[in-house]
Amino acid sequence: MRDDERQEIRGLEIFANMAEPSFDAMMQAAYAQEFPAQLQLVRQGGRADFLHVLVEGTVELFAEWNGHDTTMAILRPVTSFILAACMRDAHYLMSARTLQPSRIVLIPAVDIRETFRRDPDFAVDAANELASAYRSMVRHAKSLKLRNSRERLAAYLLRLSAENGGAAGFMLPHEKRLLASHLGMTPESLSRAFRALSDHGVHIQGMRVTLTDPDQVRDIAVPDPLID
Amino acid sequence: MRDDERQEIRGLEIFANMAEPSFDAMMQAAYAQEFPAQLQLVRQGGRADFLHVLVEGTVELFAEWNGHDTTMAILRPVTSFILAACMRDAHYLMSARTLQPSRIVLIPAVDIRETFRRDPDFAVDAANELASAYRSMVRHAKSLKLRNSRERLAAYLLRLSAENGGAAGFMLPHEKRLLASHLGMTPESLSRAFRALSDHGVHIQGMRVTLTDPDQVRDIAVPDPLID
DNA sequence: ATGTCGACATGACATAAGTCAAATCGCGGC
DNA sequence: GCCGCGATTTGACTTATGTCATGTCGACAT
Repeated sequence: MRDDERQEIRGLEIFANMAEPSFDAMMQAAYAQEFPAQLQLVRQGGRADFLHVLVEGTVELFAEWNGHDTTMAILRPVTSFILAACMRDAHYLMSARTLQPSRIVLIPAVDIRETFRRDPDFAVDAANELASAYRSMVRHAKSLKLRNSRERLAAYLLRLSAENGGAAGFMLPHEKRLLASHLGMTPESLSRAFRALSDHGVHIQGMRVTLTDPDQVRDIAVPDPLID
Repeated sequence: MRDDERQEIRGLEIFANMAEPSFDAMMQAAYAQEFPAQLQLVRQGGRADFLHVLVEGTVELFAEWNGHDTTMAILRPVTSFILAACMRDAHYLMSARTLQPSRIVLIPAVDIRETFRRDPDFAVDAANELASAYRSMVRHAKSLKLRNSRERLAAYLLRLSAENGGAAGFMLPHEKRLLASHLGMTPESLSRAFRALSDHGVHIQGMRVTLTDPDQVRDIAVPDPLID
């Protein structure tokens, strides 16, 4: 594994506080790999043999049932994923695929569990990571159950704006059909939701979004720190 | 705290493997309390000062936004709840209220975090609990995004049947409007979903359900171990 | 410049689900 | 047994969202 990569991973919240020897031992059998776009990394139902750490690129977590699928999360570097299945040594509940060419570090699940027992600092950070993943899934579920599709889109746009330092104009980071799936609607509904928002402070042209009247968007989204 | 209660809590998966001194220390400042039905225990947005352990009764986790609310989970003894917020020392994302008169043990969050650092066996079990909570929220979200309301109801009935040892006849464990909210629909829609299923192997009379043709119900629910 | 392809938008329509109001049911208290 | 109230069901209707077909746009290769 490249050294800059090692450093990057070391900087991840989940690995930042552990003792150096623990980190070394854990990374012993780890290895990095390059994957092309649109490659399935993990199939739901499979066994969790490796903790994945996304170092470069983009990964989608999605779920399949009865012939169709839905996007559960979109991950950007640097993030670990499928920690829960590794900790429980269980079957994956979600599948994962690359959206862009990606570089991913694979750490054997047994080493994760071993290190968890040995290094309390790592245990604390890993638990925080799990708690954090849990909380983001709670937010996702709350958004789905409490808001309609126009409200979800409006809230999403405000989040994007905030991530861009509060800028009124920004680019959508993903194709719209992916966004639609993430927000729990069809591409057609997303398109109509955008049009519905065009009377309420949102201008969209291709991937470029401008919040012409953020207050109006806020009135629709009713943003809430406990969801967004 | 009563001794039988102490034993019951000790038997919880999350506390079963820890060393006796750790358990004693952790329970030092813990106390049990009785609550009447329909009492709000936790308000979303509040600070997580205590891990809650439900010893007797029923508790609902729900989320509120913009004047309405939705049921996120229904808990039966013996279960801990709001562990994630305690671990992260964060604000609650969900509210909690009793559905029946309940007995709940409260353990200071600081003691949970302290014990987590000191006792690796507890750390492992707590992480497993967090992972488990995460996974059940993933299942909840998957169900909402992938199935329609009739399918969700059918899957729920099959789960209930399985919990009753596979019996074809059983009672609904909660009022229907609560069930409706949990399944992500209105009470009226639930009522209609039941009626829709009456042509497909489900008989319902009040709270009593009979699966007259479980195979037909399965055809609708398409049960999946990765959701149900 | 032109053609091609995939993503996106739109229109027409079907279906699912929510809303509101009015019965009806069913249980606990008298 | 009867009453009263909340829970549930039902009907009529609206609205949200999905589906399918078709049209348009824009990036890119030729």
